[in-house]
Amino acid sequence: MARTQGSHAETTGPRLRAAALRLFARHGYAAVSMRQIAAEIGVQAGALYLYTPDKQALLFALMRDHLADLLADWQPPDGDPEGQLESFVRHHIRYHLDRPDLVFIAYMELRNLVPENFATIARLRREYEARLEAILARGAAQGVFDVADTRLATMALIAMLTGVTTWYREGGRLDRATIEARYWEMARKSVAASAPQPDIAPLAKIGHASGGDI
Amino acid sequence: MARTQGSHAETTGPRLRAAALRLFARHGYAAVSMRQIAAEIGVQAGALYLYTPDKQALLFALMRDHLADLLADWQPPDGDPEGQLESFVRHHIRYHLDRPDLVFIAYMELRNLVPENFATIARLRREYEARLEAILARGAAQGVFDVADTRLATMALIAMLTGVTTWYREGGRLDRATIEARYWEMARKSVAASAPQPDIAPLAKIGHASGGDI
DNA sequence: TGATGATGCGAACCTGTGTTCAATTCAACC
DNA sequence: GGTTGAATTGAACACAGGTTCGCATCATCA
Repeated sequence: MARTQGSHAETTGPRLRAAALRLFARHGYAAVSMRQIAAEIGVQAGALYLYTPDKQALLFALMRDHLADLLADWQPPDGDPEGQLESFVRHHIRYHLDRPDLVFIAYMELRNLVPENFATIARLRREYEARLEAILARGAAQGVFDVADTRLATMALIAMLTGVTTWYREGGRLDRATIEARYWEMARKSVAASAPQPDIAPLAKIGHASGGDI
Repeated sequence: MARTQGSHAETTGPRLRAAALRLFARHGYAAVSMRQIAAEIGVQAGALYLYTPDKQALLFALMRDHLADLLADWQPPDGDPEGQLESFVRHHIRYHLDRPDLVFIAYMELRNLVPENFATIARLRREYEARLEAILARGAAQGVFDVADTRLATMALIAMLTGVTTWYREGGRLDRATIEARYWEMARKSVAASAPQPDIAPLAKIGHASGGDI
C-alpha cells in the first residue's frame, strides 16, 4: 500500500493543488512551469502526473471547484429583494476575501482554458450572475430597485464587488466587517429606487449641472 | 535610405505594436511568442528586434503609453464635485470602450512586468485613482457625497466602471451612449448623499429586514 | 521473508522559447 | 552605375517547456 515515509500520497495531491493555486495566482498560468510547481512541493516534475493528467486539468479543476463551491455556498434567502441583495453582496465579499487566489484565477485565467473547459466555466459563471440578475429583476418589478437595465447592473455590481480582491490585504487599514458594510452600502444605493425627487433637498446639495442624459 | 518596396520601416513599427496589443490581449503576454507576433505582421522574428529591445519592452511601452494617454486625456473640469464625477465616469467608460485591448492588458498583465516597470505603471495607476479619490473627498467634505471611505469608494467605482470591458461587444444590445448613461446613473447613486430618510416612502418600498450594520 | 503495488526519481524526448548575427536585399544617393 | 546603409532573412544558440517512462524505493500483506 501507500508508503508512510519517503512517500506522501495522502498529502501530495492537496499540496499540488495548493501550490498550483498559489503560483498560478501569483505569476499566471502560462508563466508557471510544472517544474516550478513540483519544486514548491518538494517533488520531481514527473511525479505530478500521478495526480493530474496534465497542466490544463490542474487549472480547470481549480476553477470548476471554485465556482461549484461559490454556487453551493449561497442560495437566495426568503424575503424581499433588498434582503436578498444584501445577503448576496455580503456573501460575495466574504467569499472573495476568503479565497483571493481562487477568485483571481477564476477571473484572469479564462483565456488559458481550452474551449471545452471554457464553456463549462462560462456556464457556471452565468449561473452565478443569473442569481444576482434575478434579484435585481424582481426588485425592479416591485419598484424597490431602480435599475434601467438588469443585465448591465448585474455586471456592474459583480465587477465592483469582485474588485475588492485587487486591493485588499490581510491586516490592512480596514477590517473585513467594515469592508463588507461599505460595499453593501454602495451596492444598495447604486440600485436603490430614487427617493421621491426631494424638493426639500439636503442642505449641502445645492444645484449643479448634471449635463447629461440620465 | 529606407526601401519603399520589400521593406516597410515606417509601417512595421506601428504594426508590431498593434499585433502585440491584439495578441497579448487575446492570449496573454506569457502565452504569446515573438514568432507569433512576427507572423502576424508578415516578418521573421529577428526583424522585431529592430523595433523593440525585447519582449518585455513591448509590453511595458503599451501599458505606459496607455496610462499616459488616459491621464493626458482627462482633467477634472471646473465645477462642483458631482459635475466632476460625471465627467470622470463618462470619460472613463468612453475611453475604455474605445480601447478594450489596451485596457485589458493594463489590468491583466501587471504581474508580467519586471519590478522596475511595474513600479512605473503602478505609479501612473495611483495617479489616475488619486484624481477620482480627490473628487470623492471634496464631495464628501461638502456633504454632496456620502462615502464612508474614499479610498474604498474609489476602488469600488473604478472596478465597476472598468468591468464594462468584460462584457461589452461592438454591435451588442446596448449602444455606447446608453451604457455610459447607465453606468453614470449607478455611480452617481452609489456615492450620493442619502436623501433625508423618507418617512413618506415610495409606495412599493415597504418595510424589510435590512439586518446589517449600515 | 518475499512479493506487491503505490509512490517517486531522473533522465530523456521533442518542441518551442527569446535573442543574436552574418549574410542578403534593394531604394536612394553620389 | 556603383556605393551605401537601412530593412530583413534565416539559421543558429542556449535553454526551458510539458510530458513520458523505465527503474528504484519501501510500507504493507501473505
